[in-house]
Amino acid sequence: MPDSTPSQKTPRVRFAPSPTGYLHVGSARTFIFNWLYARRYRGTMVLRLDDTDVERNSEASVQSIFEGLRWLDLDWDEEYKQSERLALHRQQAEAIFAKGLAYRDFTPAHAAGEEQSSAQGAWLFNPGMRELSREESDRRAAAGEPFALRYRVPRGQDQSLRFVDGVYGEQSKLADEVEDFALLRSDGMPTYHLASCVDDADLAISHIIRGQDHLTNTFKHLLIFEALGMEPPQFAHLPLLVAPDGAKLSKRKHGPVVSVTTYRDAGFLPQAFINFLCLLGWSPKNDREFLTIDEIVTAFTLEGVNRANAVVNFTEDDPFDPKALWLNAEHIRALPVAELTSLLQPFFAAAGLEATPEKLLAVTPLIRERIKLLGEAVSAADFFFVKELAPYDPTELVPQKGGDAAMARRVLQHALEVLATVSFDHDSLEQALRAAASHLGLKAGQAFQPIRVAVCGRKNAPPLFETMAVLGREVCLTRIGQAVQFLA
RNA sequence: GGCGCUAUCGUCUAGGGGUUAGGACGUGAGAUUCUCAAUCUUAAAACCCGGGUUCGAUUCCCGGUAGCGCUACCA
Repeated sequence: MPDSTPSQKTPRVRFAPSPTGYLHVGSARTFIFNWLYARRYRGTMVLRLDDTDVERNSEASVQSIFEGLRWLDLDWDEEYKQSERLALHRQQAEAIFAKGLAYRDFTPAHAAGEEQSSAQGAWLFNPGMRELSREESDRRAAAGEPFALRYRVPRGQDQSLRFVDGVYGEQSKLADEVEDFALLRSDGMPTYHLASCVDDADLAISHIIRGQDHLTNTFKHLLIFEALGMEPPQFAHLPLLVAPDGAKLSKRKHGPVVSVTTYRDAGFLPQAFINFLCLLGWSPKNDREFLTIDEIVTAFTLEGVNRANAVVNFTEDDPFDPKALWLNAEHIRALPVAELTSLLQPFFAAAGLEATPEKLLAVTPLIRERIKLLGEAVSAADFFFVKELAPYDPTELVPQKGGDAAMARRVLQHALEVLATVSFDHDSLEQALRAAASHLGLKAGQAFQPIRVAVCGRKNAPPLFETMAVLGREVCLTRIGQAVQFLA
């Protein structure tokens, strides 16, 4: 049984990104699943920066990871930096070596494994190094010859390594199929495998929830925990997020669509983004898709995690999965108007539009059902905030069915008269404009289009009366007057 | 190449020895409406292939195929 009953003790999980770029959607999802597990079972969430790769790590990357996590608005309880724990890693490597479970490999880096190939099993270790006597090994080390420290994986004993994965179930592999992997590089730095396991052991991590790309690495990790004399934690691997072509999502191949900041900047709500990511590879199994964070926390279990990779369905034209968009629209509609308004504010500011909070508060209800992304609010509502309407095609003032320019002009001129005196609230406007339409012998749809285009500068817009009420008499009269000119 | 993992509509998924194989997104049609959106109705759309086990397999087993992962002194 995969661990449905996560032990009596409170779980400790960790998210351990290596800071080599911006926060990737796949990493974000891994963080989220760990966080959900921790919150669901009232455990501890540990954030550990796995920054042992000095070459590729950067402080900028650390910052952008924090930035992404902050946006997601998910917290963690403890924080560590792997690079500050170097001494422990080396000390443990030394201990493993002292136990005879590892050996020094003096083969120069890169010299080995040049040709992939060949003789079965040859790849398992660099010939000669495993059998080096302790004396010769010590002598060469003392002489300053650089070496990597490799795990001495048991050979020819038919030993089978096994564990029960929280998602994938029973897993096993022959030790003979595992290569003598490195623990320490020739520069003395720990490898990922070593540092990660030593830290997981030292930080008492109880559940390692990570991407499926580590499933096979787990056998090595089992060996390391054993060498450390520690009970291994529970493992649970998550199916990977892949591109429509099936390839693992990568920054290099797929560009900004894999960065969480892309979602943020386009106007995703963090709760919608999390909702979407959760549904990729996990299901509450009750046909519900729109979920709040709290609902996800209560519904979350490892049993609900699927085993097949999930496609993020983006295209060249649209970087966002249609389902992500739909969920975002749903979450936008679920937001209280005041809250949505303040989230919208920065998008208008960025577009250089002067949207006062009061006015935006009035506009928000008119567009909230019409946008899938916060960023779309600007193009949906810009005409509320500009002094001069952007130029539009005057023929749009003429209703497509059964209308001509003369008729449109008649409508607008009559509207001008009516609007001069009517009170500018929804009900009065509706009453007056409907009366105007029938006065001219027109159907509402025909009569309203010229007015809508005149006032909004486009055919598709929020409902007319509400819109005009927000715009106010002065602006409406001016714009309708201009439209009459256009038709002249 | 070796080893490991996976395989249900276009996509995300539910299900599971006997079902009309369910839901959602997207798509088509229609309804409603002052346009758009929203909403409602409706349609098309799937169990990778081959063997076995079985009265009966999409479901269990084996093989194949395909995809993905690991196979670094990257993480």
